[in-house]
Amino acid sequence: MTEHDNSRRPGRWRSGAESKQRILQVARELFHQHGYGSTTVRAIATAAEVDPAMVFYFYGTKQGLFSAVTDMSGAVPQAIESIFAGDLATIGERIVRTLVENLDKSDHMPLVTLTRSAPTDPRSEALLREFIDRELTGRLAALLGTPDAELRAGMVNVQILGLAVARYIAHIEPIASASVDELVATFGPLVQHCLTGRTAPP
Amino acid sequence: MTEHDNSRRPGRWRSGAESKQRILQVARELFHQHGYGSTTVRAIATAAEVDPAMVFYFYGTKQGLFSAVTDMSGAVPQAIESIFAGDLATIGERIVRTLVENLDKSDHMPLVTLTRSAPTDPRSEALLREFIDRELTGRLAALLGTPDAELRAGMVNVQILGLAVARYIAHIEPIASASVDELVATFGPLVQHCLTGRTAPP
DNA sequence: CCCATTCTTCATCACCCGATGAAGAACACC
DNA sequence: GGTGTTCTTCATCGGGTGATGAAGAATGGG
Repeated sequence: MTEHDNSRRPGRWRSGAESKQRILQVARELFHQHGYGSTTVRAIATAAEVDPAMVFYFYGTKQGLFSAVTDMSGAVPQAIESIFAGDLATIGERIVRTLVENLDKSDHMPLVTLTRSAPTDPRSEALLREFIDRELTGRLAALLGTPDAELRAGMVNVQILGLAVARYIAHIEPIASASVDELVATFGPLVQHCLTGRTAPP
Repeated sequence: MTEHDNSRRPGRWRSGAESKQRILQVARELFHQHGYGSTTVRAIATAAEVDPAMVFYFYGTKQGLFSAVTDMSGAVPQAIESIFAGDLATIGERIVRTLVENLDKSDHMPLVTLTRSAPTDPRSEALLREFIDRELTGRLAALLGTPDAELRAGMVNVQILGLAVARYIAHIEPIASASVDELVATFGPLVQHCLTGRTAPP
């Protein structure tokens, strides 16, 4: 038997799309865990059992890979859509439940990845801000229609960001270990109050 | 006139304590703006008009300098003390006012620096969590004394983190541009409600 | 069967990082 | 006025970074 190591020799050995997909998957996890700046292309390549050069072959630059990871054209809008579909009187619970459920199940949600990268990466900060403005503040304000709608939407954003940071980044107890239902029961009414409750006069 | 450049020659030319202080000041601003990982010792040295080696001469390591920057033995406990000094019925407003006023005035508060570094630096994450647990959750829970005190304190932490991230890191409108009084009027009652309002039964 | 395309590896580039060590200049003290 | 301590500069080390280019191997179409 001629002992030639097929696995460590140049040339085709996988479908290409498979490698590209594997890189994307690993990149999602690592960017999610450590943020943009603290994740190296080499670490992604190693974890994906791939040569670092392949990352650039498929995605051009590190930023290109990050853009692919944080692309929100997938299932994200669908989840958001379901929030605005139901009754306004129970939208608070729906916001909290949708947020926490989506962020809990898949450990590579673009929103958390962006939130983790935003503090040190201006590009991520801009992306995060634009996403929140467009998909949350804008739609919530339009839904309410009242003059103080923008402020109310801002209050909800504070709840969402605080919840995400406390649970997924800083791991503050008892928020980090609470169940989805507990969080919904606790923060659902609070968010609801921000949107439809009475607030202080100007 | 013998043209010898005094400013670029080795040897004493400042008091030492002055240089050490200047480095600390610049480090505060840069760590605050970019977080631990994205701030380089060289950048600090350049901004402080000092040789990079001096940073290590005075502070040993980059981490040592960061520890000096995020040291909370200064005026921070005093501000926190004033929160717990007053009436329980108005503690919500006091929390928000103290938080925002302190974070607004000096652009190098350790709390924001830690919050910005936490997502990518495990050490900062631990420090932030310990600070919140010790100075906020613990004291708030002790103040309330009720069985659900921990959860209520956790809700306040979410408000604080959300407010800090929305206003100082992600710059979400209209939170980022709101005045101190507006924020107090908006979030004071909300925080108050988290602590002393009625919540959902278990 | 040949050849162009696609995937893969390797070597390497230029740059930046944190950190160290030596040596020189100004100061404080005696 | 010598002497030792303190502050400062410079050169450099080892290592990691993103990115590039060339060349080799499998594949598929003619």
